[in-house]
Amino acid sequence: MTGGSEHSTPDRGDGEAKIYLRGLVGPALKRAHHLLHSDAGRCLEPLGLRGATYAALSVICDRPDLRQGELAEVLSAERSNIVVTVEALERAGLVTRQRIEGDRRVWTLRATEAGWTLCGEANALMRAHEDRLLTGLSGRDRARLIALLDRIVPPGG
Amino acid sequence: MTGGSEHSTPDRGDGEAKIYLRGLVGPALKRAHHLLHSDAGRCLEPLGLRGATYAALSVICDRPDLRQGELAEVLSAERSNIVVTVEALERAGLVTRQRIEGDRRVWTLRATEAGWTLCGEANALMRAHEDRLLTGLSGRDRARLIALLDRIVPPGG
DNA sequence: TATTGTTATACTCTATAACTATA
DNA sequence: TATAGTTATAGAGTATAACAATA
Repeated sequence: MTGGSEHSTPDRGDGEAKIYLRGLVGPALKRAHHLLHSDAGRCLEPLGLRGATYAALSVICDRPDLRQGELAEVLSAERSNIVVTVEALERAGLVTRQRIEGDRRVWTLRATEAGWTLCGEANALMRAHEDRLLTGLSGRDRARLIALLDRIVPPGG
Repeated sequence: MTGGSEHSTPDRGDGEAKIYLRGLVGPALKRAHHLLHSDAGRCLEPLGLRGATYAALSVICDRPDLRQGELAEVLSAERSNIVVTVEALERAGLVTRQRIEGDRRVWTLRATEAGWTLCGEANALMRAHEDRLLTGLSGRDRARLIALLDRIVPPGG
């Protein structure tokens, strides 16, 4: 329990920051995402990657021969935005695109050896990055956090 | 539970989505934030508010007479970006700015009656919005989630 | 007619630097 | 010189619509 006291009326003049939009998940989520995202970008920069390219490369390594459309769906991104991400990865020699038989509209994606290698380095960097920012959270805490986040579903789902 | 098995080597060809960047908090955070943020924006639109203006208005209602710089700090935003947010709120007649005695550089912020009213409506909309998206999470789950998120601290802190 | 990928574009959010007016 | 606020601008990230090739 320890529960409720679900006041709707704000108690003015609290003075303490941090509890600015109490009860709402959104602001806490925004703040945490902002912290992790900006730092992740700085960490990936030396590898020539950004958040979007790293995420895409990681998915492509995990699921060889997936289509661009599938990649967009997994990343919750628009197909049109995936195009430029994949192009960047291809230009860097990290992934290749293949035609498949039976449907000449689709491209499938596969990581190159260089792609696998760089993805491994990036994974290590990302783990170190999160270890640094998430010192307050144990491994179990992080697993709980991810589990809670993954239970958030789209409006029409 | 369903616990650990903290493999570092990816098991290829899993086929299931959702588990794309395993173990990392960042991607789960980004996905959740993206879901909530975009929907929150749509919800606030009818009130003429956006995420940034709503957050600022809410803080100003909570802490009357705070300075713009303090507002920026609470919102983890740049002072330069706070300016346009406050201007929008002022133009809409939701907040006013006052000089203080002793330091003519600073402005303090206060919500108008209209500001208080609109903030109340926005709070209700935001609660409904989160109730809709967070059906998978009980009140205790949300409190746990917020507590976990708030334990994430900046790199140099 | 619907779908995959593509192009171009616009909009939001955030970051940076230079400026003013006060202190 | 330092600080509070301001201006202008650039850069990400994301969204939308129109299009070509194929189904």
